[in-house]
Amino acid sequence: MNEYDCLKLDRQLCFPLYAASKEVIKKYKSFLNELDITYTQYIVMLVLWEENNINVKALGEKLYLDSGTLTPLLKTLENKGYIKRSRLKSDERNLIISITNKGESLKEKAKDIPYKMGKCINLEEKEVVELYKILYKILSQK
Amino acid sequence: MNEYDCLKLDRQLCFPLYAASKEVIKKYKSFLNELDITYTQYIVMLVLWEENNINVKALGEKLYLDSGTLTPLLKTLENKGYIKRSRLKSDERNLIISITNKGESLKEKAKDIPYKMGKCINLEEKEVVELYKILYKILSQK
DNA sequence: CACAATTAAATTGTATACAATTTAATTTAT
DNA sequence: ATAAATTAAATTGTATACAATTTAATTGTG
Repeated sequence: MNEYDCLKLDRQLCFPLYAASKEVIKKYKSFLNELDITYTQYIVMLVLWEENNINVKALGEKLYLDSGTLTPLLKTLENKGYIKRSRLKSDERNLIISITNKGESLKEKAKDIPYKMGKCINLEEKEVVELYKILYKILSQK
Repeated sequence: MNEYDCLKLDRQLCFPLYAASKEVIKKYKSFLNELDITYTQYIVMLVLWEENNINVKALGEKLYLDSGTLTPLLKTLENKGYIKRSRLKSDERNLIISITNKGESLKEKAKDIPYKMGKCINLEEKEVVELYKILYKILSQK
């Protein structure tokens, strides 16, 4: 035991959080490849399926992403035909993101993904609940 | 309740995992700025402080990173003077990473970071233990 | 009204991530 | 012994992330 033991990798909480997040996202890839979208594009679509016609700022707040990430990503999703980007008439600073028919129909293809992913991550129901609770506790401390 | 409810953002486990990981890393930034390293460079140094003279493959296995990420990052750390990159004489395919004196002395500056970070993330001791356990359970399912 | 302050996106620059491929060194199998 | 297979890094190409700055639109204030 010395004063540097706290620097051991397996003593850090940040590291398994970082690594597990990446590993879980990697597992999504095989399912998302079929929809021709990336993980970040997928979570953008998750928001839009729930709340259409949202501006970039609100989207970024929900997803913890800024315009530097979202601007190019939303252009990509528009090029793929899943969304439409248009300025809000009453305040042109706002870019409004809306789903196209193609984007709406993607929902049908996506709806099995959560179930498939659930089978990939082998956790007890109790662990899922606990993990969820702790992660949102961290997120609430912004 | 409909068949698409499973696609709601707040029903996903992946999302808080992804978001919390990024938020935690963001909190590290203020501490790591003082050492002039990024989060990924920091976890590389964590490994090297524990195990000097490690090759890129072993480093990547510990950190869940591949050579595509590590190669440029290790060049950066070498340019900063914290590590040295050299080929293993007995098998030149291996690039061996070793710490310089400057890299070793960085450990002194880093040793308070885990404590400082702990104060940033407000979790009960029980929650920390539980989170840690669940995350490593996910990681063990590679 | 006019101009400063604010706001929302976009842009710029730097640093990951990772799949897929390539290169170079070493090992295996014939 | 030598060609084929394997292995470790490096490279290439694409896609995030995010801090910091810029641009353009709108709002607040004297």
